[in-house]
Amino acid sequence: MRLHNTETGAVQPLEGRDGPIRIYVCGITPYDTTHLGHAFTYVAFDVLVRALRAKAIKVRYVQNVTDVDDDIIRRARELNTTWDRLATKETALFEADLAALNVHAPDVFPRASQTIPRIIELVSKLEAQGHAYRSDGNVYFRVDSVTDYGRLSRLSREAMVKVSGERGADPADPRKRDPLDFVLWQRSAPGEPLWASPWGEGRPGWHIECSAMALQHLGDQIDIHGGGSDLIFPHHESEIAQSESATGVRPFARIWAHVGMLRYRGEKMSKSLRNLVLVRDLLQRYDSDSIRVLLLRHHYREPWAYEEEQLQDAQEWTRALQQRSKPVNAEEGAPPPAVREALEDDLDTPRALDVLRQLVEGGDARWRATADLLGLGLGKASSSEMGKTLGWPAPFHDPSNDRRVRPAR
RNA sequence: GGCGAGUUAGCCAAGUGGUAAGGCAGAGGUCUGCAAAACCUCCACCGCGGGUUCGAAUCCCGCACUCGCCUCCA
Repeated sequence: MRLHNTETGAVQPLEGRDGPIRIYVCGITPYDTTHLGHAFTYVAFDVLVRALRAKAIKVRYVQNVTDVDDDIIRRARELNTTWDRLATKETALFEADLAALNVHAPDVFPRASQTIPRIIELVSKLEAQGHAYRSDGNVYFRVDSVTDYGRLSRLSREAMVKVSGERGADPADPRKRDPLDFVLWQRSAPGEPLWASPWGEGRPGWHIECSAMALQHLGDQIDIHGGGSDLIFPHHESEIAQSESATGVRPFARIWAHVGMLRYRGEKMSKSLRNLVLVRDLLQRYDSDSIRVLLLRHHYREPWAYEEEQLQDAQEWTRALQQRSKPVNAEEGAPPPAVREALEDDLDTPRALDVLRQLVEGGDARWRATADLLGLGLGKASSSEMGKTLGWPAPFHDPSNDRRVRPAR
């Protein structure tokens, strides 16, 4: 398997070390899910994992939920509910949507609110190492304590400051020593969730939760770190700084895999812009195969603009394939080399779809194994394959985690 | 400022060195009392300029233009 690595700009081989492939994909902030852009990202990594497992490569796939976050708190207030209720509900919807799209569950599906002890441990370590400092009840990461902050996004310090300014951030926050320093732990405002910590009652900042969960579940180095390309800066840049500072192991991720952004009506599809095409709504009118085909027709790194015509087109294509596909008795045969080569070439799903079409049209029984590799049912009755998707683990009932949230109102 | 994707017919789009898939739209035809549907046929100087090669949409160099992302965000 060869994948494009954002950090080096090159397509690199994934294999070359022992043990399971460790994959961490940045998950959702559960307050307004699941739009087609989310689906694009998680379907892409679903196919990646399927392709690796089809080669008998062991994979450990972790996908997190960032459920402690400014937006969730704000939205919960708007909806007159609590942040954790909202997060639990939206996460369940997300799981149901992905299961409907035949996306296999990750092996571990942790959420930030249940990783607080780990987060505190990590922040303490960074503070002890001199990578972090306290200021007015908050703890900040000291960006100039690392030499190469900006190496993932390839931005100079000047550029990062400039971009931040243009984006309306406050580089002049007097509590920060450097405009680029970012919050690791913050004092909770009244009504916000809070946990006891060495710095007083507070909550984690954005970025640190992902480092904590990745290190906890995958160790000091991971093989593939994925997510939307909008996360490159500052989120993943900051994860690198935190993780490598804490562990001394670099690179934190051997390959950074970023998925292109989906646009709709001239703008990036985004919760804040409210220009969402929800998977839930599409599933009312289209079958999941058609939606998957639409997504797989686009290479994961390609930014593209959604139009409903494309989905209609994908549906016609999918129906034609379903009609022409001859039933296959068992799960016979492995996918042909052409499919595996396409997927191993930086996950070229458009090419793999074309091979699938040729197999079906040629009456080649290997079409079934190929469709499975791409997560397409193609008329298969609700059988074992579809049953596998029901395995999304409920992430929120682990009593071993010491959650010390106080009634927040 | 950086990074990324892209530029192929009216539109979408495949193509990974051997004289351009497919879909939509359009034109003509078969069929039909008429129409629809279905089926058949037709419709491309591959952004520009160099280079490599027997041969380039495809490889190399340069240029132009479009779009996207960059401390809410998959």
